[in-house]
Amino acid sequence: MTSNVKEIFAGEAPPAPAALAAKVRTLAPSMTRSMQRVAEAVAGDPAGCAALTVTGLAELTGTSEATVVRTARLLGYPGYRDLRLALAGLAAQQQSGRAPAVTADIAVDDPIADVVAKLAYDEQQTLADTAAGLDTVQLGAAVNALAVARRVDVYGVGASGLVAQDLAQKLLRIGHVAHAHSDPHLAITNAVTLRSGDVAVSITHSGATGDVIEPLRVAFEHGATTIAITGRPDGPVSQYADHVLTTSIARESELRPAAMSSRTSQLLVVDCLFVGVAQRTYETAAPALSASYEALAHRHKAAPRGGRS
Amino acid sequence: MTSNVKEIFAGEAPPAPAALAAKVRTLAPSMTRSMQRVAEAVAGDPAGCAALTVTGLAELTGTSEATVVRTARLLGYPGYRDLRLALAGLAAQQQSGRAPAVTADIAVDDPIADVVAKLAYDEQQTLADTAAGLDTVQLGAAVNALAVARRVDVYGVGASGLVAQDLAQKLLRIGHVAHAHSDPHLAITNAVTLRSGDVAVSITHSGATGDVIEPLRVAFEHGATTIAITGRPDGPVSQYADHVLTTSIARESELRPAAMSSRTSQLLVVDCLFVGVAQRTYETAAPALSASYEALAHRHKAAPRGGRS
DNA sequence: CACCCCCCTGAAAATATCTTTCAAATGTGA
DNA sequence: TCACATTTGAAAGATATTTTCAGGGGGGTG
Repeated sequence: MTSNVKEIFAGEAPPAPAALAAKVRTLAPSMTRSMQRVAEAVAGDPAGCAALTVTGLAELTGTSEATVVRTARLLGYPGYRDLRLALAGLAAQQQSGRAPAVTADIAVDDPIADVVAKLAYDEQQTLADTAAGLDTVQLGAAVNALAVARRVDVYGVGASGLVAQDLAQKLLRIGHVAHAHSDPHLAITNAVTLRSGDVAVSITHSGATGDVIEPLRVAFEHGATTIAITGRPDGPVSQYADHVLTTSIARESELRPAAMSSRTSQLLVVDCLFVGVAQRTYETAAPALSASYEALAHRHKAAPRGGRS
Repeated sequence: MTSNVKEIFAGEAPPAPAALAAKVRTLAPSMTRSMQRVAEAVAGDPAGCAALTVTGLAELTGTSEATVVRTARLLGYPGYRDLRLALAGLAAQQQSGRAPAVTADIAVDDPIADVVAKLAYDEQQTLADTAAGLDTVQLGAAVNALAVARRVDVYGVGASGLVAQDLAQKLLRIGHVAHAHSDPHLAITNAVTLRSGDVAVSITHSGATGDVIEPLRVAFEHGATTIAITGRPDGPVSQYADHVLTTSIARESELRPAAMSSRTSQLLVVDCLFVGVAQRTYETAAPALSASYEALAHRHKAAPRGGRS
């Protein structure tokens, strides 16, 4: 079969409820130009588009009916009709629900208070989008694999490297054997020793970071269960992933690089994995959690005497 | 022309938004038997009916397509298509109306979907709290110090260590000299060489982590500007901090250690610092940002739209 | 630089869905 | 029981949606 994006997503995504804007951003990079135009129109004015027929939307975006239908499919709906229904629902929610939210970009001359507000808002949005777009089936499968893993390797470079460390740290804390690698060579060297029953996790925003794909491929080929945490589920990294967890892609700007929002999203996924694993291994995890807490307590000195110079 | 119900209402009612059930009750008496059946079905299960085609709904109610269309008209819509859209909107509203009630603690037997919702909600809450509680004056002062710093040292251990690395990474990226230390001894060794014009940042949730207080004290005593990012502004760490940035303290539980929410909070503060500094040093930061972006681009292989094995 | 291949794209055919028409069925009052 | 009005659904007609298919670029290769 000629594998293109369509097949990858076929059947896996249930119709998105309110996370449509997020889905558009996630999938936009893998869309063709004209499909992007359609997706943009849909995300920009759900209510308006819900009032249009296929032909109307095609004309509005300067494309054809076929393209509109293709876009609807890509977004996870069986056809345009269903996308339209979802759009109507979204519009109704926006109408009655919260304010549309002022999401201006951060400007160079924004006062510091605005920066705080905008960043906080954006990160909240990112969290909501991620939660909405996360495939709980994949997540559950990933948790199951991690819970029984003999050993876990986590790969991530750059900003994702910190997230990788975070995951490894958390798993270690509940008594699992986990290690984060940011050196690609060492990562591959280690991956070679993985086998069935082990788990490898790659974290990459772009889904195309060779440095974390290679180790995952090696792990995959050696029979380990592989997990990808990526913003581009259609990226190369998914080829070697048994389970793909999708992070949301926030609109980025010069003062807000992609690394910043992707990190928020990735961390939420990592937290979910951690809690899931902790639940499934509660018998051993609970004591381990308290034990590490106790051990650290003595490093926090008692409150000392007063003031500054 | 034979006057029947259709003409009476034609054009007078704008498409009902959410008052559909009411409209059904109002109009029911003037409906014929089969139309009542349709109206009943529609009012009883908007979501379910929205998923049906005219034919489907006709079969469900044991009537014909014509009757369904007539009912839609009576309710004030131009046709069944539009009734269906309104139904979808109504369903979505009802759906979102139900508060997910995610305020509860995470339990051991929570299904994975609940875990995702609760974690996302908690982190959003943490962000809101942090943004609300952040002292913008202190933040501004900290930003000013960082922006002109000759050199920046960041201290953090454990979970806060990752946040420290994140800050250092970001500052490096816009051309500042920054380094994160998680080894207390090396941190102190380095702190000794700091002087006026340099900045030291300590990150600690408890505000009482000796390992990061000591280096900060040394930096403080050597004349460097010191910043503390802590959840306990009254803790020992503040003694040696010129500027104290307060992170929020979320309710913690066994399955959700403090490290998890404090991290979210700390990262928001770090992001604010970063954006603030980037704003103030835009002339040099902007090129540096694009430069590091360009340099990384070639490490991302060309987008492959290929499928899985 | 020319070539080729692959994939995007929209026109038009095919299908599904919705709307209208119309005649049979049903009920109603004399 | 009959005449009449009303309701109802089958099927024809009109739209809307989906699929098919062939022409047109863009990018890589020799």
